[in-house]
Amino acid sequence: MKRNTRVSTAVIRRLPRYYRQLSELQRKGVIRISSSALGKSMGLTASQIRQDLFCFGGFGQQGYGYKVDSLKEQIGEILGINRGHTIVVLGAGNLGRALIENFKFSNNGFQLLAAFDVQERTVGTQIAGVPVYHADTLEEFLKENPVSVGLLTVPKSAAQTMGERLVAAGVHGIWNFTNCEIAFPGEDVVVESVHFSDSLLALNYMISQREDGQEQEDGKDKT
Amino acid sequence: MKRNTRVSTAVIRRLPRYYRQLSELQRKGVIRISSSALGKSMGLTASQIRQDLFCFGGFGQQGYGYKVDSLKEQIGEILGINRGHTIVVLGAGNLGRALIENFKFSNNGFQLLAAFDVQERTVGTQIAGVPVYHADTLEEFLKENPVSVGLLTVPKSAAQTMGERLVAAGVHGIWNFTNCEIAFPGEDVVVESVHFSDSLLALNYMISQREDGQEQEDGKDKT
DNA sequence: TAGATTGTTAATCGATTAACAATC
DNA sequence: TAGATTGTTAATCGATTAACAATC
Repeated sequence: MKRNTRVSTAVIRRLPRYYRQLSELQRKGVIRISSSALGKSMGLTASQIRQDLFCFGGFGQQGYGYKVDSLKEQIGEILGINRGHTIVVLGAGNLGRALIENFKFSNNGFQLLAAFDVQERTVGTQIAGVPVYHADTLEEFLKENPVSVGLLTVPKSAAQTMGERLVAAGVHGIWNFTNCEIAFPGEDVVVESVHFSDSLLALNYMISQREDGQEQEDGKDKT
Repeated sequence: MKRNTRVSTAVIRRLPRYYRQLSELQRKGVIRISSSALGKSMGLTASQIRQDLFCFGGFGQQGYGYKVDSLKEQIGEILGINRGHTIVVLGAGNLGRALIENFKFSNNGFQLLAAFDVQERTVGTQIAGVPVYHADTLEEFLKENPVSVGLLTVPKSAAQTMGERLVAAGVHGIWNFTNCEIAFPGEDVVVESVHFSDSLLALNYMISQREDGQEQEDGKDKT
């Protein structure tokens, strides 16, 4: 029944959206949902949803649809929610602090263990209960505590070096919030980047296109 | 020469990456680059780069390649860097504050005009030179100042309503940092979302896959 | 049972890659 | 000129959509 012959990145990127939408439905008390209803609510076709889920096995019941609770649970399982992953934050500046204080790491399957910084002012303190250690002690900490992912919110200039230190110490995932590309050729590590800049530029393109369309319409109106 | 017959989102998402890479090359003093060299540095094929640029016109010289400066400039133009767009921040909490203080809006073609919040403590203050007004005065402000994009860092519960107020007041772009889907059916507005959670879940999936592969290899070794 | 909806294969569509003439 | 590299069309590949038998 299970397929799983190399799941495409397009599918992987949709899994978290399914998970989010199913959580929302669960919250609303919805018990079952069909692929067509789920598709409509997410702007996807029923076919695509069934095809996506087909990558991992049969989660539904013919003639009935999908049970919201169990589908959510199973997608969570696929995503790795219950694997006991751990994470540390590198760079407790503005953004690092904001993420530590507001982002629900545990909702996404991660236990936040610690933060690291070089500022004398912040080292030794706690942010929302999370201890901030000096970056010099990173390797020491990683030796004692198995860490799955390092979250990079350090300055651009320190990103690559800090990443290399993490990878050298056995971290296999990097969540990169610095506005630069980092790479570790030959290393067995997954890099996932959040590029604010790319996102805003894409938005800039889209609203600019919209404006141009507007102009054309204006032109049409005048003739 | 110019094509531009509906540029696919795949291309649109690559444009900011080109722009970023070209800026980096410019910084390093590189004058010219071929599609194959640019491709290699970004993990794309030369074909893809030429095909992408072909959507917008001929920016290169045969037998020579592309001039870094002018290609960067032209991609910037396509993205809308020089259109005098403006932006306001809704929600001056931790994340909003971090973005106001650290994110270079002007590098992406936006002038940051103001922030809005409801906290008595922050209303009336400035963050990195940006005034914080009370959210009640949003409509008043938008009447006086043309705003292209509203950046949403409000709590999840306020996201949709705040978005609707922006759209009603004539804002055509929403940069959504809340962890929920917002939609404005029938409205002429572009929504670009940054979902931290989706990103971390995708990373979770990828490192979990890696671990499973590891296990299999371990198994193989033992037999 | 009849109706609904999935699981799964086949068809279509779109995006990426390859090829090569044009030309700097 | 010869060599290099683009612009652009054609071929391939992969992802989405359609179709429908299986079955709840």
